[in-house]
Amino acid sequence: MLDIRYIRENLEEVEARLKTRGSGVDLSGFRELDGRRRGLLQETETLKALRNRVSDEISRVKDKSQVQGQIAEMREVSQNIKALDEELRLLEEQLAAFLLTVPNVPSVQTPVGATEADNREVKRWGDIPSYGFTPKPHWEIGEALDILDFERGAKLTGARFTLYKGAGARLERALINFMLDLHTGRHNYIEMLPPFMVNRESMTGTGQLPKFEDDLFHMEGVDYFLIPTAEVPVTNIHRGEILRGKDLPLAYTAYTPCFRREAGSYGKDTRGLIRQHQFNKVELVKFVHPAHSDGELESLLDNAEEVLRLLDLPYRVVELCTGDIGFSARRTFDIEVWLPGQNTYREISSCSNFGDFQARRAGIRFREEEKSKPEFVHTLNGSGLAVGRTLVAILENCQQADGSVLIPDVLRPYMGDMAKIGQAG
RNA sequence: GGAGAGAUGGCCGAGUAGGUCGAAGGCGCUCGCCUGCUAAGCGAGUAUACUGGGAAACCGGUAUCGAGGGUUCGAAUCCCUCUCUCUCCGCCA
Repeated sequence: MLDIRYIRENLEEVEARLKTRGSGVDLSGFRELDGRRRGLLQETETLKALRNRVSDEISRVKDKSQVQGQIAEMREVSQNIKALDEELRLLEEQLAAFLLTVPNVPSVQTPVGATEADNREVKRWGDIPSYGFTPKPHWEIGEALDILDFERGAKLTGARFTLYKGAGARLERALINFMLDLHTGRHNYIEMLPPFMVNRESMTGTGQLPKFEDDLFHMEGVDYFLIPTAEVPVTNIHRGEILRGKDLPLAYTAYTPCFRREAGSYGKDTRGLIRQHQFNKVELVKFVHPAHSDGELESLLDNAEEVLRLLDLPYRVVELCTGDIGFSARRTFDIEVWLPGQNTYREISSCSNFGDFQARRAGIRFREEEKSKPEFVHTLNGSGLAVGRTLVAILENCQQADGSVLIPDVLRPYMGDMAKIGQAG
């Protein structure tokens, strides 16, 4: 959510910068709504001040028969207040509902562009391997090795669900542990294991609601949602809190499954593990001092990249343009891993700086000093990494001519020293 | 799922025949004093949001005692609904 006063004072600029997102946000109604709200507020508060004063006078008179006039008068004032308050409540509801649908203002550093074609590649790492054979896509590898069972996944649940089996299941678990150990042990994140369902407030705090309810799985009987990313529960850990400046930055990592409806992606990535309704992810989340959020984004990005470097998987980093960044983000870098089976780079992590956008929605503040007044923190998060897609990258990059898959060195301790996944016997 | 108890400021904890309660007291914290050091002691201060004025320091108004609604001139205190926590029973990994 944007600062209402900031919008009020910089209406043209805000509108112009939001326009670079490509989504038509119309702020024309804002000024009028905001003006009416403040006028009404003045009016009702003046009446309340009067009522408070007179009620106080009434309380000091023992013989109430002497103040029947005032009491009658105040009865009328109270009725007016009630009517004005109701009007005000409706206005504020409208204003809040509107503000919750306005996306974040992109950073001035975010490249301006309309689509992902305008994203800016900022680096490449690793050599793209060449093979003496035609590299297969992971779904073929996984089925041939009998470690991924797409048909039974579909039988158990439906499309976009997969059953992992044997070494496949173990590899997924190994990746989760490897990533968590790396981020907690070397990068100093604190591990969290949050609920996988959250309430409406949490979803609103990080920006999934109210606009993107169609992307979420909702429970029947209770107003809870399956989390689409650990960003939601982990960022909301400090919702409504005032943190101490000296505790910042706070860095958390969490493994969770993620659940997404993938509405509107029919026919996209229908084969394999790339786009699932349920997938595993290790997430990185930071709460930082506003002055440091750009630098913290760089280090968070580097922490995520480190996973791929240790696994020796080639990747590139892309900075998303204004037309491609998410609703809540002001700046985003995607990490894309090379997939030889599909001869392309695919997103495996998305690292964003949200500025104070989520902090304002979720009420996450800090005090610089014990006595200074609370300010909103900046929140950041990024995948570190998407586990299923990392498994995909390993299958495709580490495949051998004989159909087996070599396990990256760093994962072997997590795999009972297994060096490769071979043909099922 | 059944029965009961509770939710007050950073924390603990008063306050229930409605007004003098934004809220006693204690702890913590900040600043100052005192003290050979430490501890103790003394004094002052110590919520947030919105809003009006002001260049600012700051001053004024309103709201907030789990959330929402009601009664009343006036609600932390009375009534209703909801949420959460705790205890006991049942069920259960």
